[in-house]
Amino acid sequence: MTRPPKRATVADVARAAGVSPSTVSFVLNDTPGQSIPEETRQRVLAAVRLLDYRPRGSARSLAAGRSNIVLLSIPHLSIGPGITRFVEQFATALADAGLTLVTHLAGTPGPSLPDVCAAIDASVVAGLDPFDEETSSALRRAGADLVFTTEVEAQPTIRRTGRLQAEHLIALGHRRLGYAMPENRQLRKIAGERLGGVADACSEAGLEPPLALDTKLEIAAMARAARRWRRESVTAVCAYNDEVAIALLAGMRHARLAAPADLAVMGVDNVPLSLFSDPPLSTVAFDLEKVGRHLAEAVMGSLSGRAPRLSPASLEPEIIHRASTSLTR
Amino acid sequence: MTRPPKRATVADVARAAGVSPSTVSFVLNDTPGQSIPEETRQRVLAAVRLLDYRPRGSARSLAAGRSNIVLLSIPHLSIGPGITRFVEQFATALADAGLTLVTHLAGTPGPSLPDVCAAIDASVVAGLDPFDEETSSALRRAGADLVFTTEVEAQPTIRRTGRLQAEHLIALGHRRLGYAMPENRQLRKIAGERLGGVADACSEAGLEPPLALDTKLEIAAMARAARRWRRESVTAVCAYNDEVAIALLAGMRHARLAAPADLAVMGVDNVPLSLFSDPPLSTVAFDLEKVGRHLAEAVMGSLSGRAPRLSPASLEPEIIHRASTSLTR
DNA sequence: CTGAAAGCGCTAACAT
DNA sequence: ATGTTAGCGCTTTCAG
Repeated sequence: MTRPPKRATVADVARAAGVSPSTVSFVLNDTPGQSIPEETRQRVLAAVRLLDYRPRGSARSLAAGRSNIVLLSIPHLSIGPGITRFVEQFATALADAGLTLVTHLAGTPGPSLPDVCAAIDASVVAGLDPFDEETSSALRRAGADLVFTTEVEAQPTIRRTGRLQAEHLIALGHRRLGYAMPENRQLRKIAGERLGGVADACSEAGLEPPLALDTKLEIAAMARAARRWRRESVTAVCAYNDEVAIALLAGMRHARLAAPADLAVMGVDNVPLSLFSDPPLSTVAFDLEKVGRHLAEAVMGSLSGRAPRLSPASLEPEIIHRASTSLTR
Repeated sequence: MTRPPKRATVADVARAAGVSPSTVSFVLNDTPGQSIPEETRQRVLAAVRLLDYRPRGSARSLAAGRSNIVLLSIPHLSIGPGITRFVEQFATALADAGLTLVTHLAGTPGPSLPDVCAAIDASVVAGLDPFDEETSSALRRAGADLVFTTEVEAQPTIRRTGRLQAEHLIALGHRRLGYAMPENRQLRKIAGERLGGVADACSEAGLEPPLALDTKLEIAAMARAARRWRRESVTAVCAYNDEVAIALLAGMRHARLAAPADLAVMGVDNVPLSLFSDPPLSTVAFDLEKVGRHLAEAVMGSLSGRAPRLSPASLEPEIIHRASTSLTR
């Protein structure tokens, strides 16, 4: 008894508009190579509005062979304020092309990405970084195109982030760097990659490799790490992200160490609060909105068979220089 | 030439297992009232694994009449670290019941929620707070069940949050409260509701209504607001959320005001960084994981026709008392 | 216990 | 320019 008002179908619309189902389909998809007189068109659209008709996705995909649904896989760790704007841009750009975006939090216990993909019958699955080979092939077997913000065989953006942090610090005159690793198990992989970037920059500048320390998100632990770095004559540290950086700054305050005089600190992400840390945090961040738009283009390209190439230039992270690293030494 | 390896279908599996398509369907859905001999069962499952077969969602939904897809609508403003754990729990609990979760960022320009719902043919659409009437009915017309963390006609949880902030402060002895409104246009509605809760608590305690001030996320603006509250003999302020609260704390530092001695501050959300503000922030927050699990139960209830009642008790936010409000006056 | 057959709502040839 | 028809891949009566 809950929902006997059966949902409207093409047939209903066709009847209401006095045309055949196929005509309805033609106007709704403005199928190329069909010239529908404006008058008929309007009649159909009126009927659609009247009945508040919405094509049933499953039927449409089944018949058409593709769903026009884009599934975005977000690593459950990198959800922050930034990702929101990214998704917004992405969704909007896709919508303009008639594509519907839904997202899936990866890495959770539930159904695997390929399962979700099959369940909603996604036409393309997008992600920030490439999936592992097994997932990728399962996805492809499930009939989806794959698109990423970072090209599969190309530059590791994650690593690049660390490199930029280090380069900024080195340019400021620092000769011995530290790296603040997050405690979280799941973050280690990304963190390791970023640390690698820092190490690259150090070695290129002829410096010792960075001194990486595990840092729990606790004030005492942060203070301890800060003292340790000082003892080892580290003068600047790259933090895994802004959260770690801000926590470190708090730990330093606790240990009566000043930034950047005693230790310069640099974050990643440019979260709103990085402006309010004491001192304001220097950080490196992507223009996520731009990335979102470009990813959408890549999706459209992949759907139309064009090579899904992103211009790497647009994906360059940007350095935001603030007080936590201001001092030149 | 991109994807001629046509996707496996039930027919393929049936052939490989030497049974009929319907039998395959029976074992895959362990259809009630069908007794399949274990031997056949295994043969089918083996074929499934061999072909890496995944039922095509669209075909399945079309035939079965329901998709078993749950669409979660997240307001694009309230994406934070907390929501992640919430979604994780929600997705996991749903998965146990054979339901697939995908999420949609609401409030963005793209396709409307009902459109997305129709596109993926969701069986149920879930949200934190109830949708407006128009959206709700469109959704229902599209054949979806609706489920929220907060019951439609029941207690406004958002308001409750503000009330709890205020009650904590009042219990600490504060007699004149301030409220820090976020500048963001889109946040105003929620903020207004939370402010309402603060006002409720004040009036019940026989106090003047709270002094609400707009607060831009800028150090100078925050400092100005803090001074203004002092001038008006406000001794404690409820912030819209932790971000605003931490920013305010920074503004106070800038204005050489101490918390909680000069002004006590209370946030909402319990973000990780609230532990690292100076002083550590008191805050009120939900146990989002619990909320996620309960929402999943509600979904399952709604799908099985049971009344989708949540026990409101489980949805009570919790006060986290830290140094920013510690002083009793 | 298993198979045959109908049909879910829509699109896309193919007719007209 | 519009209507007719045949499926898309799956579930689900209904027979055997």
